[in-house]
Amino acid sequence: MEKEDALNALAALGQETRLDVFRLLVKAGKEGMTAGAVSDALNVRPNTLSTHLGALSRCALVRAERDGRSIHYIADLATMQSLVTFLLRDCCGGNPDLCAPIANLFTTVSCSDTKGL
Amino acid sequence: MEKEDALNALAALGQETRLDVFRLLVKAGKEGMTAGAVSDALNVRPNTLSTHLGALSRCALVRAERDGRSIHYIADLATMQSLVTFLLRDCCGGNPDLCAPIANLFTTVSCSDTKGL
DNA sequence: TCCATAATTCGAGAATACTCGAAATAACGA
DNA sequence: TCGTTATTTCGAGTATTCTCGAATTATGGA
Repeated sequence: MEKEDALNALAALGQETRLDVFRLLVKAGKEGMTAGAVSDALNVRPNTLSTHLGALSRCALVRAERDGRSIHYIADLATMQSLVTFLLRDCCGGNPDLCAPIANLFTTVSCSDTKGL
Repeated sequence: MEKEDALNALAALGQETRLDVFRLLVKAGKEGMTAGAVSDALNVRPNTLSTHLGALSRCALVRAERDGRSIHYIADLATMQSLVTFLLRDCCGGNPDLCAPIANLFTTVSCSDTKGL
């Protein structure tokens, strides 16, 4: 992940409604939730939520899948993991090899093997 | 870490200058850098930088240590790690035990054992 | 004490972001 | 085709954030 992508992702998550949306979708798992369901759950107006979902989509923290009239939004933990790796890059005295593999465990060992995200 | 703390930290890092500052301090290691050195390195005016350093300090991503006339700023990776843990909480279908211990490895195993952060 | 250096605080202007109501688009079923 | 539901786009108003010059505080040395 490049700096600009990380910056966009961090800015996206640094806003209360969007952080709530992302965490809700993380909990919802691979099925995700429709925009309407998120709107109801968080009590955010549909048009406002749509703006936020657009922001999360643009930086790939979330992806959209249309299903009939509804659109399911699903958290993309691979992006989350890239972000984490980026943030901890050079955290061990400029030797990223020490931290990066551990960051990979988030998805490769734990999450994807248990619930498939 | 609580949601509000995570939100503040994410908002702090979601701004280019502050992200640059934080990453620079991560690379600088436990010695940190003086405000002036950061100002020179990133080409940001001292008063503007001071505002950003204040923002990073307020959410504990950075801590300050005065040394004579200078003030050293040091990245606090423990906060970073708490943030990561918070973001990935419930990423394994509501079973945080699967992910949280792995998040802990960032500091307990890798970083603190090698350079003491 | 007086001066120089290091950093912060203050106040204001410009730019950006958030939210909303209204209108538009997309998909389904009768 | 028409109506209904789900979601997005548009435009504007309000609020927040960023940056800056100027002034202020803090420290150390002559």
